[in-house]
Amino acid sequence: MNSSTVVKTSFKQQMLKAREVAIIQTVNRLLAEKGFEAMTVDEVAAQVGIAKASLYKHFSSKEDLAAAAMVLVMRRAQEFIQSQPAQATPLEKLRAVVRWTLQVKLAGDMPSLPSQNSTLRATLIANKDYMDGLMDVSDRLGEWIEAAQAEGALNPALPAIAILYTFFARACDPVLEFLKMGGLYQDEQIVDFVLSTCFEGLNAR
Amino acid sequence: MNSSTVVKTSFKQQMLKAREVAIIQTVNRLLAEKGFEAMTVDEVAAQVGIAKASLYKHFSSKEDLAAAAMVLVMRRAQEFIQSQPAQATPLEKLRAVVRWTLQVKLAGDMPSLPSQNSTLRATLIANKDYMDGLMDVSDRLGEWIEAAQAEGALNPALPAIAILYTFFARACDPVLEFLKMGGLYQDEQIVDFVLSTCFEGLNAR
DNA sequence: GTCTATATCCCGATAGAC
DNA sequence: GTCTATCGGGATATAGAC
Repeated sequence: MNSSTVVKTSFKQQMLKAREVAIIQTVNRLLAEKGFEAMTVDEVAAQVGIAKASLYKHFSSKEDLAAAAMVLVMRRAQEFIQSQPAQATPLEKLRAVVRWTLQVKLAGDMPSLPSQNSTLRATLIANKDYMDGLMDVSDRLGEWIEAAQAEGALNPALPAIAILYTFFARACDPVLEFLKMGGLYQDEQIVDFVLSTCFEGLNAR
Repeated sequence: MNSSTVVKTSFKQQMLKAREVAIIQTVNRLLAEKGFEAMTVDEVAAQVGIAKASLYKHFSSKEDLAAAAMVLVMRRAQEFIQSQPAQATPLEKLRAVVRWTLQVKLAGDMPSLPSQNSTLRATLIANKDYMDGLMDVSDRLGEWIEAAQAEGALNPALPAIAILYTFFARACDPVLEFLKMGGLYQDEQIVDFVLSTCFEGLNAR
């Protein structure tokens, strides 16, 4: 194999990789916009600009397609979590992560899972990359939650798992889109409102 | 028309009405369990115990079927709201309504709408009974919210509409099913946790 | 009004030429 | 690997007998 062949192959692979990235981005946006069930493979192919059959050369099923998008978003969450400054308090880090989640959702880049048991669930649970990411995120947030509770920053009367789930639920909070549809508030205001209701609650202080 | 005919007709109508109630209850449960898209008309017919074609004599489409269930749940919400004692404070009434919502959802009787713009949305918006109920619920809760803010019970820095949406969102809060799946807590505890995070927030006080 | 049987359509997935 | 054309399954909705 000469050098020319190597370069050619690498270039080809780069093109393929770029196309896959484009596919995943499209899937990500469509998942965020209409959910897994309502998204059609024809739609994905049309928006990417390739034939449907070509999609199936990259991903073997609609579930795999969605799983790839979920893996990407999970990896992004991991990266954001790891980028938190060490000197920040656990509560500050948790607030930053929730804020990031709300911003991604409001920007239309947070894929939404099917409400309940669907074929996608099984695919995701069987996906090592996704599950590893989910475990890692849960572990890191779980540590911060317990630390924040120990130092009296988060309510110690709540189980840590309930707090963790409450954070996860912000990734599919319909309040964001409701407020955005109303058109009365800027995105940053909306994020601040939801962040406030999440941590400070609705009661006056 | 003699009296016998009248009785017979009335009885027939009662039977039909009873069957429609059975249909709506089945639809309600299925909507809560798997959502509008995943629910099939064949499934509804099978669980009610009649042929699919018979369903279409009562309701002209799958959307109408779901809308009937939504109208019923909205009317139940109206009734619960109206049953609140006059001497209770606005905050107490709001807490009671949110608690009721969480309990209905946890019991598997809260139909869940499609995440976003679907054919069901248009049907619901065109449905006078549903929209009237929604407006009435919004108006009554809105008054209580503003009263609670005025007397310093709810955070006055939040727009009343954001608080209202936050209440509505509890009807599809995934935290409830997450915690229920874990099996560690009783239903009443789960409701208390979510109620606490909703009003008191996650921060320590 | 209720049934069985069927029309019609949509969507995920594949065949096969290039 | 990409395309056009198509299969096969499943879902909504309807026809027509009783």
